[in-house]
Amino acid sequence: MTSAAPRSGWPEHWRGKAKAAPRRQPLSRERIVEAALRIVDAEGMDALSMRRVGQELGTGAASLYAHVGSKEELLEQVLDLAYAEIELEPADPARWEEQIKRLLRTCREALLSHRDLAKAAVVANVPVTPHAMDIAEAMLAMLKAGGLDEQTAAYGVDLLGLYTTATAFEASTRGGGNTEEFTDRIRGYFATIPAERYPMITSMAAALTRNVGDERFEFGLDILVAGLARQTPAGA
Amino acid sequence: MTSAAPRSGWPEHWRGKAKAAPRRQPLSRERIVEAALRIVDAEGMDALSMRRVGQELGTGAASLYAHVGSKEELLEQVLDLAYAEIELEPADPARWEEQIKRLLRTCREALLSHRDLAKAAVVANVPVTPHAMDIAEAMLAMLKAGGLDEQTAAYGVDLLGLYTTATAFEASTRGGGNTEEFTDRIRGYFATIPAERYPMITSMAAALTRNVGDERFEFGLDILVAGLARQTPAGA
DNA sequence: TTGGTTCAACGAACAGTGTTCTCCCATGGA
DNA sequence: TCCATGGGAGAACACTGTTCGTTGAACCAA
Repeated sequence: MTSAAPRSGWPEHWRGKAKAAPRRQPLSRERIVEAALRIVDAEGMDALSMRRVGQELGTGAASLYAHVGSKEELLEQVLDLAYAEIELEPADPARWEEQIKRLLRTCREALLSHRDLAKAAVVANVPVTPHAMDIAEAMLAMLKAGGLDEQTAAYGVDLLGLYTTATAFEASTRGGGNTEEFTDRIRGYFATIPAERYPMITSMAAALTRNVGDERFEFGLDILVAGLARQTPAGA
Repeated sequence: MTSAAPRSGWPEHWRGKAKAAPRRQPLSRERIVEAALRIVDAEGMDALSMRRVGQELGTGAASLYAHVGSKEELLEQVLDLAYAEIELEPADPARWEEQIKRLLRTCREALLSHRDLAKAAVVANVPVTPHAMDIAEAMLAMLKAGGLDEQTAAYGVDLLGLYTTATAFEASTRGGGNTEEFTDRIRGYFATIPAERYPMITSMAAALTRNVGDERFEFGLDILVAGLARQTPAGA
């Protein structure tokens, strides 16, 4: 503990109380959120504890509570920081379907690029942070540009967001280690279960465990967007 | 602590070591899983700790590990016990769409009838327990009865299961307290955000927060099942 | 230059968590 | 009757999020 980076408390006593090294930086809410995201990137969500964040900033866990309120709130902010990377484009009625697909792919990639950050997204409440709402706003604009009525657009943005975060979470937990190894383990398990009780599962083991790129994600995305598009009178 | 139900250790000393009260029952894996589900029903998932389960059975947490392996495995078993309530019917090609919708509604209700048990379902791995696989087997049979090809059926069962558990989880966390109160709080928040940055959200606040029965769930269910049905040549 | 006020920072502690170690002892087989 | 097997269970370990009380430094009025 004492072998770590010099803490405040004794060095300024030698250095003559100079403000040359004022504990590096004054510990703001922004710095805490950035440090948390850094930890998620490097070690994953399971390693993200308040003590670990404190350690990353050269302090303890208690010091964080002057800026963040709770761990849940911190996770919300970390998620919002990840969402901030996503660049949004204005809705174009001519190509709204491909546009919203592109947006959701970007959201998925933003989540997956931060290890298993999607875990925070599934457990999070209704998104109320600025950038999360920017995304929802953009999605609503695209859906309305597609001619969907208000209620369909409202349900649709919920549905699409749910799908994206849930599948990203699934992909991040599966792909945590080697994906091949995980798939092989499931396939091996399917080979041991009784075929007379599970004829479908055993015979379709290959299709069930198929895992090539984002094909699975694209499959659901196509169904959802096409289904929403069909809700409009023009698309029927 | 000592005011709770009498523990083993002192009563048999008075009762003369008779095997009349051999600690009530010999603590099996089944009894542990049942006790855990009882706790979830009464107090919710957050209250479900290994110590709490031990207490429910008049013992400690350590004693459970001779039967269950880990908490994760226990949750898997609890989930499977809830799934066991679901009764399955053989696939009927004539009405497979309504049949699979019925099944998914039943799954949703089974989860929601046990407080926020759906939390265990979202975080759980690919279902490998007997009753969960029975359901997957039944769904696969229905999808194939609908004429879907293998890969579409395989992706479909995954997609439908994901949707059902994710929405059940959402509903259980939202409806944990008073649903009206939650909706009003969100609506109140939407009234405070800047309308110039979020014109869609603010203008569509009513549609976004609409929450009448299972309308939201049915909306997504319709889109998904119809979308899967359209993947077949016959439905196009 | 004082004196006082304010508040972030922080160590310690609290009440938990899942899990493991290590005994104890009742039971079943020899 | 004796012993070995193995489940039951207390204590402990290494954590977790959060709160409490104190400290110390910066600021502002006199």
